Amino acid sequence: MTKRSDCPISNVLDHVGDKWSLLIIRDLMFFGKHSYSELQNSDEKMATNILSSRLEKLEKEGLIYKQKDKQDKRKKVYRLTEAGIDMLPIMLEMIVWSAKHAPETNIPNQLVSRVHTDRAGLIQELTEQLHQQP
Amino acid sequence: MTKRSDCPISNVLDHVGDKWSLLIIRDLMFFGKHSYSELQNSDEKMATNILSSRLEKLEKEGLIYKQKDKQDKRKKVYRLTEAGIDMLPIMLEMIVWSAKHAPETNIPNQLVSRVHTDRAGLIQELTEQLHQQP
DNA sequence: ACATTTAACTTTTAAAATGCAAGTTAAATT
DNA sequence: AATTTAACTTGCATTTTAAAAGTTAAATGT
Repeated sequence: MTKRSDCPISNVLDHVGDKWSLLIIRDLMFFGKHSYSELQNSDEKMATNILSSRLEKLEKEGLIYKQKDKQDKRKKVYRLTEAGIDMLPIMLEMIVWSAKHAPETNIPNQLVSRVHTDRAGLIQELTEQLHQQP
Repeated sequence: MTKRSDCPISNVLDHVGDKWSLLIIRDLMFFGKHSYSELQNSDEKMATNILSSRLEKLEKEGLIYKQKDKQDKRKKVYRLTEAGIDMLPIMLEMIVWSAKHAPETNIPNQLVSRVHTDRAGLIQELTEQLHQQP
């Protein structure tokens, strides 16, 4: 997506304003997925060509990076960059929104409680974890 | 967009996971826009048929509602519902993300500072303002 | 060693969404 | 009465998405 304006919100949407990009980030962020096939097996079942093009775009934009797997040379390992990790607060607020307005979804209630009682601590903790995933 | 899974993040994207919906919410939320023609005149210049279909979708999903303007009977007034207003924290975190990772965008620096120093107060204040817009 | 499976894609083609320009209708203004 | 404004709708070309099948290299099983 090419830059549409100088608005900071529009800018975020230029990176992840589609139906799939944030689901990739979600899987890297919360579900410990790191390979193409793991990413493809989400509940939402994204088509492989879309996954491929989104990974390429997210990498080009600096939200994720990939490396070769040392053990299995067929595999590639996808991880969040710092810019990708910094999407965490946005993701948390989306979960909070759904906890209130779509409670029939699978809300991680402990996480939501902790967002309310110890937001800064939670974000720091999760951010550190994500940085440490080698 | 039809429901793709029971994931709370996927759920939010089913509502606003496209390039335009959150820009409409932004304009209603931060820029005091309330009419079709005002919404059409954003920097991003969305096509009128897209604006029309997004307004319809957002209304059907309960994020906005419309009423007739009392003074000018040609006009319709669009406003955020509570569910729409509750997107505020997501929007703020997007601005915070761009403040860090896309500082060349038009960052509202006072707002960003206040997010860091008095997040709860800021959200409460802005939320009240949005509720009061009659 | 050979056959099968797995991982990460690419290609093809049909369907759907988007973008642009022009047109419509009712109400307000000149 | 004529023009302008607001809120759309329509038609059509272009782009994007989705579904299915195919490709290549590396690993695994026999």
